Amino acid sequence: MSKSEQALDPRVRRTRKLLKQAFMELMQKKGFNALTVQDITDQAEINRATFYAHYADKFELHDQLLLEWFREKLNEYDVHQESSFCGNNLRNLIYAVCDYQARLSHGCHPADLQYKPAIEELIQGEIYSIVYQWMRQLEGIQQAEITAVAISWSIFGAGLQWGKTQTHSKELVADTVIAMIRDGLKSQVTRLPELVGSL
Amino acid sequence: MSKSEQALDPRVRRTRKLLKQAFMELMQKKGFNALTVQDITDQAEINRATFYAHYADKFELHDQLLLEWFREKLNEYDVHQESSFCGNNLRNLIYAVCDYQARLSHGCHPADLQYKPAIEELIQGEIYSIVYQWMRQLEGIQQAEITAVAISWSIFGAGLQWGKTQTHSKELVADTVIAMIRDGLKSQVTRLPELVGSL
DNA sequence: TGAAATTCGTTGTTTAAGCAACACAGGAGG
DNA sequence: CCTCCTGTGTTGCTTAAACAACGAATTTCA
Repeated sequence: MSKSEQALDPRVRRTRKLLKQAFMELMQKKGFNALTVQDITDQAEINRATFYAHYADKFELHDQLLLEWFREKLNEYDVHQESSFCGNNLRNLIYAVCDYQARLSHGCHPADLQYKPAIEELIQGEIYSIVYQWMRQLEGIQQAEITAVAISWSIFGAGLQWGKTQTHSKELVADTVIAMIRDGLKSQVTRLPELVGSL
Repeated sequence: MSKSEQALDPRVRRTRKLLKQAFMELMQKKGFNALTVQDITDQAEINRATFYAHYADKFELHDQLLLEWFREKLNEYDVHQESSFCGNNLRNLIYAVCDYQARLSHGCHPADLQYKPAIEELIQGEIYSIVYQWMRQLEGIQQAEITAVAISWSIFGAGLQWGKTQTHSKELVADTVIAMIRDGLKSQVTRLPELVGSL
């Protein structure tokens, strides 16, 4: 549990927990479309007005929940912004993305796939944030922002693609993406030997 | 769910539900004695002051929970005060008492058997209330209160004894107690035939 | 289409839960 | 003996959730 969650008023934690739980149960049963705010608050036994004190609408709840799932996956693989840009961390980050995409592809109601693009933006942003923080700790990196964008999208895209079919192994995905990043970075880095050694 | 519970503020229902749940979990783990109010509220993630807004102490929570179990058993067997004094209802009442006692004897931490007497008073009172209401609908009953006390204690006692050992079947217990009630009532009833026929 | 019913998003007020602090009662151990 | 420590009930104040009500937007379906 993150620090911010821990410091929250217990009533707030309870309310959000119940709303998320109710949302997940109803997602399984009815899917996202055929689902009203009233349904969620009835199921959670929370007043409808209270819902709006926490979320603007059901879309926001949906997005927050999926972002939370992703962050949980990151924690499972010990992926943190404070870590360093090395092959092992990159690998774990890729695994987390893969696991997350697998859950999305399977656990969701078929009719709701149309909402995946909305959340993808958030997830890619999260990946970018991590990669960029990793890169900032390196010396001799040119155009760190743009490079981080490119790397984060490549990781996100690879995970997304893998989640759909899961034809090959996660390990192969990670190997390939890491190799590509290593080669791709050669043009951006001034002190090549030490960076490449870490990948 | 009873009418009174239904009408309660959802926050109250939530709080009590969480406290009861935490209490049950800690009962399994530590037993009643080695268990503080602080423990319960920590486990339930409820403020300690809020505990005292609902229960005087852990004893009251304990009693209410056990009474609730018994009432659930009564509902399972469709035993209600509004029903009539007949053999079938008596039988179900006896079954409910037996099931309840069995749960008490088994599900409880060994060190806590000392607290059983406290709750027994409540349970017997509950049985009395039902039996007395049943009897009030009958005509020609003398000394209904005293008779109801005797009957309720006999049912309670038989169930208590059975719960400890469970040597014979619930059916046998019910047959025996009902037969005893039928014979015992002969001295209290003016219109014997119709009453005995219902037993 | 048009009327009825839902759902939405918001508001003001009431009520319950959180929280910190208090005095007090036992128990353990120096 | 006294002190430290933990658990107990209780209090005043703050904050979040319940609730009823509203106009507006949507959906339903006759």
